[in-house]
Amino acid sequence: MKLTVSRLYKYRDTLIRFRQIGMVRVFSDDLAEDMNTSATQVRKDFSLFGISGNKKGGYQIHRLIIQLDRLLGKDKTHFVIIVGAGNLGKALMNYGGFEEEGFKVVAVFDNDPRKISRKGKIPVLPVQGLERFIKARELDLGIIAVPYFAAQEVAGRMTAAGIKGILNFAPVSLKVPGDCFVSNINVQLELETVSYFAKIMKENKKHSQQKKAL
Amino acid sequence: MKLTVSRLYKYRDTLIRFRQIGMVRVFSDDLAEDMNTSATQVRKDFSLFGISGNKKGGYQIHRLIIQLDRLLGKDKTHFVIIVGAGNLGKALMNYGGFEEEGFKVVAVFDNDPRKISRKGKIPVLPVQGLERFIKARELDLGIIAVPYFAAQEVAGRMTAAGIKGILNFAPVSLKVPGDCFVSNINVQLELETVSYFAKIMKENKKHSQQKKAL
DNA sequence: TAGATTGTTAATCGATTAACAATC
DNA sequence: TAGATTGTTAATCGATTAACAATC
Repeated sequence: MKLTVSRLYKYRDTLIRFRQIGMVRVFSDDLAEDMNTSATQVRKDFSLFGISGNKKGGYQIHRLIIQLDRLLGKDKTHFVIIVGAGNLGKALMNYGGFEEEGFKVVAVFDNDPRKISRKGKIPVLPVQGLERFIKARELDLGIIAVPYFAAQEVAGRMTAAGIKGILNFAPVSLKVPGDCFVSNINVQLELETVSYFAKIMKENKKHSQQKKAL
Repeated sequence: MKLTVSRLYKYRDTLIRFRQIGMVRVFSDDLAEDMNTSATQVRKDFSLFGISGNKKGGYQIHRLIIQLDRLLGKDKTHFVIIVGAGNLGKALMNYGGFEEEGFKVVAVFDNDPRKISRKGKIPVLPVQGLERFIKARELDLGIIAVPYFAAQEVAGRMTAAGIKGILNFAPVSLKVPGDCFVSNINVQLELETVSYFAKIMKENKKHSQQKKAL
């Protein structure tokens, strides 16, 4: 399910690019090609979410985007808080891409008094007020950008206050209640994984060269 | 396979934390609990990579770390280049975590002459010299931190010059030869996915409350 | 020894892919 | 109409989990 949903967001992305260059309709095959997947996968994903096209004429891009927008909640603004105003937290706070895509960072929290500031476009507040803030605004989404040893505590406080979705940048596996969804981004780990498979690729090459030499 | 490998890196992480607090041996169960997985999964992963413990006494942490280090290439320094010196590229360049974990960013490339600088600890070079640099140093690993419309071109040049593993931050699906491994990080997409499931979580709650009310 | 733990084989689960009927 | 494309059902694949024999 998670994979299907994230593909739906990607289809939407692709469709918006297609629309920008003047396209009006697409076939499942066009989407598949752009996204390195199969036409069957595309149709399967759509069918799972009740999206249908025309037996011959494919899908109307504009209409499809509207359907996906509603399905994926892209027709609303989503409010987010970030906990942690270190390098990463600040980078995320200043990243313009969120706003463009319908996310509004309403506040950042930190436990370092020197980082607190109510002046900027996005306030940086003391983490003590976290729960109160979340409850008062009925927020659902939180981003964790604190060191690994603080992440579980932050997650616990977030969920206790009603957060239902967490994007976690700390390299630990968070324990959260069943009514909260967590997604992890671990840059370090991704780079490690890439380096592992890069090594494999090199070794394979060597082997096939050895084979050739025989 | 990818999933297993990335779990191995996580086991290593956990083991290092365990060792720091003075632990000497672990059972598959301890690792599983810390990582939110099952003991069977842990043993299966190990067995897949020929790692074995003691029928009764579990695994020796120190020895296990050494084995994982060799298996995962953590016993060597890996050299990396970054293409794109925008916000993200700069953040990655200044991120200390890589060096700690055995990755050394040897250069950053950009096509904006104003960003070029050979003075800093890590030089920022004109992207024209990319292929030459990769070939001269026989580099395997590249990070793509350029806008989406430039990513495919960069990937093509990287792979043509011999790069075997790419960590891609651009929100597009890269087409690369079969002897190059790509891993994608798409912060925007992850946040979208989280927001989708957060909504589901809220709706489920509403439903169960409705049920209760009956 | 009895109990606990590993390592592996078999079963299950979920996701992707193949096949194909429906139809524009 | 014939050919192309969708939507769905069945088959396959890969990963996780359950079961359990081996053994410390």
